[in-house]
Amino acid sequence: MQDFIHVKDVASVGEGKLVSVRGWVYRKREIGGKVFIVVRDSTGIVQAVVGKDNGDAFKKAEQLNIESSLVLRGYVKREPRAPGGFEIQVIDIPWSFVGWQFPINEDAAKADSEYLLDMRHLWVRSRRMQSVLKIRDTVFGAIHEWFRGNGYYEVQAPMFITSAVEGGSTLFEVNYFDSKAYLTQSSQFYLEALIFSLEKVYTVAPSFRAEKSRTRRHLTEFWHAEAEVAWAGLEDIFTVTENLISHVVKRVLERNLEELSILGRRTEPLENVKPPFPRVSYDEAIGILNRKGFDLKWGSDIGADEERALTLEFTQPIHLHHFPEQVKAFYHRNDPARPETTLSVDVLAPEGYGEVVGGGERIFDYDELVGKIRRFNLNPDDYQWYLDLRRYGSVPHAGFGLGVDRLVMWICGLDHIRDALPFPRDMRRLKP
RNA sequence: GCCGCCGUAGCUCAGCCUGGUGGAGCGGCGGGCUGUUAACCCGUAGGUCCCGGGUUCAAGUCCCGGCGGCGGCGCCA
Repeated sequence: MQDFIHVKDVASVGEGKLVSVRGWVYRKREIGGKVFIVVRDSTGIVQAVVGKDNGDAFKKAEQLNIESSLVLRGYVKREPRAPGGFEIQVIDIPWSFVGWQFPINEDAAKADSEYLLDMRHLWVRSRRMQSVLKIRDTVFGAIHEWFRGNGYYEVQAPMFITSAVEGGSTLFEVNYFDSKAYLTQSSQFYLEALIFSLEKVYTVAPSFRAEKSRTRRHLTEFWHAEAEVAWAGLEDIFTVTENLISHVVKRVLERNLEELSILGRRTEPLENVKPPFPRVSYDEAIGILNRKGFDLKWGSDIGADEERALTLEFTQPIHLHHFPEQVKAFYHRNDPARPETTLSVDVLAPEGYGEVVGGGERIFDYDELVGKIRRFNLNPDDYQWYLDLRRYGSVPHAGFGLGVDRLVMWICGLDHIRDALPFPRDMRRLKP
C-alpha cells in the first residue's frame, strides 16, 4: 500500500515530489488537450492536470463526472495559475469510479432551496456543509472540554420517558411494548436527580419537541447541552454560561478561520465574545424595547421580534434575567425578594439570533414546588419522583440547557437552523 | 393554532395582471478552443405548465374545488 497525502498537504511536500491523493471531482474542465480536475477531499481542494499525451489517464479523466471518485498519482508543481498556487501533474489514475450525473449543480447550490434539503445526503459533500460540520465538531468538542475542565461529570439520561418535563410542551408518543412512552424533551429532571450523587453534572444529548413550529430556529430533534449544579444559584449560571460560550467561540476562532471564511462569516462579532456578558433584567428589557417603539406591558413574554431588537443593542451575547413567573416553566424558583419574578435567565445570542440558553435556579423546597405545580394547573401526581428529590436532603441548585444547533447557527452566521446540522428534523422533514 | 406565499424543462425561474403556436440561464449531449478558475463559444435534445371541473372560438394565463409544498408568528433551546 502506498502512502497517500491529504489535499491540504500538497503545497507543503515541496515542488517536484511524487504524491498520491484520493478524493472526489469538485470541478472538471477540458481545454487545450488537457483535463483540469479540481480534486476535493475532507481537507480541501487542489487542481490536478492530465495531458492528452498521457493517453490512459486522460481517457479516465475525461469520463469523470462531478463527485466521481478517484485516486491519482502525480508530481507537485508550483503553478500560479492554479487555485492555491500548486497543482498536481498527473502521471496515472490507478483507480476511479465514474459516478452518475451528480444531481446538484451550481444553480441549485446557489438557490439554497428545498431541493438541497432533499439532496442533503449528497449536499453534505459541499464545501459549505463541510465547513459547518467542521465548526460543529469544534463546538461539540469544546463543550465537553470546558465541562470536563471545570469539574463536571458527564452523565446520560434516558430518551424514553413517561411524562412531560414541562407541562404544556408537546411530546412525541411512541409504542413501548404494551404501553405508551414518550421521547424526552429535556434531560433536566434526571440531571437534577444526579446532582445529589455527583454535584456537578452535564450531558450532551438529543431532545425532542413535537411543537408545530415553523421557524428558522426550531427543530423537532435538537442537540441539547444541559448542566445542573448543586449549591448553585442564578449568579453561578451567569458565570458558567458566559465562560462556556466564550470558550467555545474561542476554540472556533482558533481552529476554523478557514471554514468561517468559506461561509462568508464575519469574525468580529465572534471576537467580541468575552466574559462577562451584559446582564439585562426583564424590567430593563421592557424599558429598552418600549423606548424603541414596542408597546409591551410588564408580564408579557419577550417574543422573537423583541429578542431580535434587543440583541441588536449589544455586541455581546446578553443575560436576560428575572422573567415574570407566568412566562417561565413551573420549576423555576421565584425570587424571594420579588416573588412575582423568577431566578431565571436566557442567554440571547447577538446579531438578532436570540435565545440559545434557558436556565436558572430550581425550586428546592417541597411545599413551594407542590404549590407552584398546582398554581400552574398541573397534577403533582405526574411529578412523583421529581418531588421526591425535595424530600431527601434537598439543596439549592441551578442549571441550564444550551441549544447546540442554535449556537452553531449563530457562530456560522446561518440563516436557518437546518443548515447547522447534517440531517435536520423538523415538522415536515423526516428524511434523508 | 394564526397570517402570508408558491406549484411551468433535471435545477433556478420568467411568462399569468391585459387569454391567441411553451421561454431564459444553469445542467445534459455533440462540436470548437494549447492553462482553465462557477471557463468560454457554437449547435442540439429535453414539457401531464400539480390535478379536476368551469367560462371562452381559444386557458400555463380567468373562475371554482382539490392536492402538494414553502415562509413567518405563537411555543421553546
